[in-house]
Amino acid sequence: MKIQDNLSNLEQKLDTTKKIKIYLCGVTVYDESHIGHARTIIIFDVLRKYLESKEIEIELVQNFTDVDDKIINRANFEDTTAEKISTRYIENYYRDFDKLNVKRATNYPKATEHIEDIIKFIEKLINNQIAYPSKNGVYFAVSKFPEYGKLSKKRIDELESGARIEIDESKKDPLDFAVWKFSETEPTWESPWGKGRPGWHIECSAMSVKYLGENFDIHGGGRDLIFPHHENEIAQSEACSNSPFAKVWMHVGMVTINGDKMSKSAGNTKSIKFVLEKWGANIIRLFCLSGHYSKVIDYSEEMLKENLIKWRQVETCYYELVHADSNDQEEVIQIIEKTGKEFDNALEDDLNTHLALSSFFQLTKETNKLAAEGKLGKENAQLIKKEFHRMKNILGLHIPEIFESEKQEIDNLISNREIFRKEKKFEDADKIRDKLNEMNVELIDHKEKTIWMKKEKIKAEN
RNA sequence: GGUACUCUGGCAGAACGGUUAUGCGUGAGCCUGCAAAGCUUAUACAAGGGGGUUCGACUCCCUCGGGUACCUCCA
Repeated sequence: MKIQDNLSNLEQKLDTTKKIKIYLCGVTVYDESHIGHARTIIIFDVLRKYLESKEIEIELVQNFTDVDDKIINRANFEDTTAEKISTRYIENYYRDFDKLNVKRATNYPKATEHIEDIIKFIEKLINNQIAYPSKNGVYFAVSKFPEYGKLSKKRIDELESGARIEIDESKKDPLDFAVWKFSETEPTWESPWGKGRPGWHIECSAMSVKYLGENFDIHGGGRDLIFPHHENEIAQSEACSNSPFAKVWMHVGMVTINGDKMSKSAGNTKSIKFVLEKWGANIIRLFCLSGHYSKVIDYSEEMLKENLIKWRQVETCYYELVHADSNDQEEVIQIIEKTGKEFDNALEDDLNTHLALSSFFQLTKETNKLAAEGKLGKENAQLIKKEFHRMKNILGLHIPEIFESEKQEIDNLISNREIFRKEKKFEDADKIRDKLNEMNVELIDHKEKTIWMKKEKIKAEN
């Protein structure tokens, strides 16, 4: 599998002969997660599910930043503690992402639970004479790390000439950034240099090395983290270990909304909670996978609606497969192999999810076509189903289970309707259809039989 | 201002130095008691502008222009 590495700007082959270790920068837990967070995490979820489907072992570590000025501000605003804020939003994170059908990471380390590791990390940096204590905290000396700027392709001299960098007299150089901030107000921890809390970037350096070692396979996050967050992580980690940090840097593009940036200040964020209620997990996932991960995607009602239509086709396909019972008349192996291979090739090539989706839709279309012609037999359906499920699971799509009791009721109603139809009592027949619709069950009348599908309930259709 | 990414048909969005992407939409039709869903078929002869390399460029190079992100917290 090839992944475009943003550090070298080259495609790098993943070594899939051994376990793949991934560190993903997660969220700062001070508010609801939004659709932008969802995209990044869903992309890595698909990467992971694909590799795991090939029986490659994955270790995915994703942090929660639970100490940060924004959390503290929020706590002050609500007159509560930072811990309560972060606990609340971590719970909400799990609530949202479980619903989005994201497989839980191997580990979700929190900054506040790794203060010891962070302090040890800073001690090393000081020993290596690349960090220094000062009046307001401990700072990383950017000038001592000559490769600073290699990820974001920035030049130190250009950054220094930039007027927007805050002047802090206690820094030796305006570019230096805090690895430890002195503070008397909670949350604080004791350190050899004074009471305070860790700087933003240091937790990821300390926790990634703890769980994944000094160099691991993939480091990921949103595009907006390239600078300064990931640039600073590289500086800290490599200055500490004197060896290369992550092998591949993978960044997920932003989600805009009707062409504009999604941001708290503009008040145009769409929380996952909101979008889940309106559209459901499958449509969000299809939407997030609809473009290449490195590019911007634009959130709009039209795009979500388009993905809803696609999702209905997938559901139809699934139920056609479930209900298939005619005789096998067609050779289906070829189409299964073709779409399956194209699907894999697309993902192998820098996780081209849009192209993979094309293959998946092609399989569903071929299946629906056979069904429409009454040529979908039981055995073929079994063969297709296997591939259908494989793709569906890698994409993380989910079709709700039908309970046996429910199934019986539906079948009974349908046979009653059939009787009415045969007797040309169409009003009675339509009443049954309406009743089934209320149960979110949609009927599909084929030439010889009626099949049904249970639709996912979403607000957008009301 | 700097850096990175990007600019493909009404919309979304790939691949590829020369061949139909695909999907949505739209038109027509099939199926149906009617719908819905599904299917069939038609439709877009597209590549931001201008140069260049080439037998040939959407694909490579240059340049101009638009967009997005980052340069301050951000997935």
